[in-house]
Amino acid sequence: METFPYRRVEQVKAKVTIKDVARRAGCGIATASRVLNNSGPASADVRSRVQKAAQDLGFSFSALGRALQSSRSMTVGCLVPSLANPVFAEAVQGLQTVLAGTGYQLLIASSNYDGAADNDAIATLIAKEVDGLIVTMVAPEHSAALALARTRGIPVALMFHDPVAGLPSAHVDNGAAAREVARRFGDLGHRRTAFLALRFASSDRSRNRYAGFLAECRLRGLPDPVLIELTETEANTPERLAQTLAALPDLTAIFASNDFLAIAVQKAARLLGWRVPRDLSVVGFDGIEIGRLLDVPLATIETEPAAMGRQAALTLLDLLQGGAPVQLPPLPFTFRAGATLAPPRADRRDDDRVAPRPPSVLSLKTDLKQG
Amino acid sequence: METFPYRRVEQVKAKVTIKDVARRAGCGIATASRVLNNSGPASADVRSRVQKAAQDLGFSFSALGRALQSSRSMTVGCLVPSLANPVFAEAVQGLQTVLAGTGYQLLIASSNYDGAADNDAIATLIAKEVDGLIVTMVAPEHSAALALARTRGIPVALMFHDPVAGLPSAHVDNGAAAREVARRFGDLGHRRTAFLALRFASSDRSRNRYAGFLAECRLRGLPDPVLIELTETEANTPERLAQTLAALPDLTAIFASNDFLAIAVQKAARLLGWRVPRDLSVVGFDGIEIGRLLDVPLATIETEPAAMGRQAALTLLDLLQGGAPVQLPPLPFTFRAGATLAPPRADRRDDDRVAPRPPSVLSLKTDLKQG
DNA sequence: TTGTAAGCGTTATCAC
DNA sequence: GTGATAACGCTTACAA
Repeated sequence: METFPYRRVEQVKAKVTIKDVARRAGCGIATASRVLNNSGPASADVRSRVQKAAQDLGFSFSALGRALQSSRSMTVGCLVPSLANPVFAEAVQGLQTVLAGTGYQLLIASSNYDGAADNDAIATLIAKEVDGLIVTMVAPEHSAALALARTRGIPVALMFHDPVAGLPSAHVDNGAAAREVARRFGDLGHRRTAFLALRFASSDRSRNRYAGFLAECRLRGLPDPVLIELTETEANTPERLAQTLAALPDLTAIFASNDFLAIAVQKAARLLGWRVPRDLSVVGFDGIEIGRLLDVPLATIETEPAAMGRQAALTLLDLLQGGAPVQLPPLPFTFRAGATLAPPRADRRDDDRVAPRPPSVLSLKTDLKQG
Repeated sequence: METFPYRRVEQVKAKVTIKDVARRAGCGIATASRVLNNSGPASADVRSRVQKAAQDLGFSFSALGRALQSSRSMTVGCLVPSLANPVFAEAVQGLQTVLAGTGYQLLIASSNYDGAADNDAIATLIAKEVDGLIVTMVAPEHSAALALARTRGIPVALMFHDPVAGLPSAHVDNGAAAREVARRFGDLGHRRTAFLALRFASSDRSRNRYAGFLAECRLRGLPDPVLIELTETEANTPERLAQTLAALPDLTAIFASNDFLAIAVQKAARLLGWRVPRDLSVVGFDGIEIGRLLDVPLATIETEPAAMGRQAALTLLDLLQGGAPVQLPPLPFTFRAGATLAPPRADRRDDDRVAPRPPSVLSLKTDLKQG
């Protein structure tokens, strides 16, 4: 534990304001402002004196002073559930790429998927006087803070959500994507399927995916998919996940609400001695890059989170310039074929008499949660 | 492209300031401030009137006004190369978890690994009057903007960098970790090794890893590892990467500067018909979670980016409270054993007479870049 | 062409 | 207990 020698870096001057520049240039504050902003007349003489003074003093404007006077903070608030989820992180990076160069800075908050922290965070962002808000939260349609934002006239764009409450959203059509998966399953002859989600209660995305999946299954006269809602620990512990799967031996295909879950399912299946896709087909959601590189490339719905971010930023920018709220069409998704999806084994096609399954390699506990 | 019906949300009042509260409560501004902040005396009577007025008006403080007057913005600036890299994203999430509840907000910028954008971003953050800075950049020791921050007395903490220029940094000992990998390789009998990096020029982390790796190889009398610096496209195109690998057929082990590269290497090896680890051992860096779940779990140096973020935040918080800069010991890393590391094939142990390799399944172009 | 002054929303000082 | 008022750094009438 090393302590640095205390050395006071030569404090040129903690704060150098436009007043200092004016004084040094021997002119009024207004003149200095005009010169530095190129916002008004100034004699060549004073102009150069001001420039020099600013240079010498190492002056730079305080965005704070400016913001206060213009009541534009040139700051955009952004709330996402967590940056530890690469989908959101990439979206935020997408925001950055658009916002960079516009002069807007990103003030970031994350809620950790908590529907209360959620609201507080937005309130804080509003207090920071952000000019606009880009939001992914638990329940945008019920957020008091979001309502406050609208009251205050602060433009809001959503990300990932299907549009709600008249708020434009950069999103993919989760329901349509999920129906696509159901169709693929159905076409291959799968009947017993499941939908695997992590935070069903706090993610409308997950719910919309399930809804679409369910709807398409019903449309095709297939049995309702089993809804498996995992806890955090289940998702992170392949052994626990294996137990959960083992309790559902008649499944032939699983639709996971994101790619990480899909990969975890494969690990769990491996533990059970099941082979993917022979014994179990798996399809993910999101289309993370790594899925392609796997030994058994993951079948998944491919989306582009960065594009989501970019679209959200553009939407907000337009709002910020006084544009009327416009809902762009959902961003495209594509079904990425992979090696984790195949027809069910012949002996399992016939759904109602389920063939006995070979005993698993794991000796499983019996206190299994029924999915 | 749907346009929402134009409906002006009932603007209660775009801005309600403490002045409004005071007026409504029939008292002076100072009194209102004292009540709302609990920062001074006030009769029970006026106290309740103010509370009520604030309530009715939906008042909340403007952080801007406060910041201006107190010259503390309660904002921390953060610069990372890119949030699309989950390592940085997780670190930022780590910052958040610590900062949340302290009242500080995160102002985020990313440089896209650009050593100029880098500097501008920091300058912008300084202009925004951040109270402190948490930074991962190309060359902290040469950053003019970072020097400016010190001049201005703005506390700075680094992340990921080995400490430089007297700036405390939350980091792992990259050199030591790399030496550990060299040791593992050496102990297993590998002689011909390579180090694979993506942005060598702009990442001191990569350079430090290579330096450690090289040093330990020399210490053991092993040949210098080949330094392979990939372009972005090479890294993202398994076929291109395969070409690069094919040009180095006598390698038995590769140390990749991050786990994504390590996984990409495996994909490329597969394309060449090489088997991992039989024909080629691979070790990664970072320890991303997914590495565990792979069919062939990845051997890697496991680090905890979130912990890095947390430590950086704590360090900065201490600085913000007037503490002297303290360099904490580097965060721990562990070598995660995986199935991608094994001894070289017997026929390749003897280094100097390289056994001919079976022809690759790819017909490779010959314009290969020599690593 | 230039400078003075008001005002943006706060808080702190200081009389009352 | 209370309320003017100055100050924070800036821009912009407005007056000179």
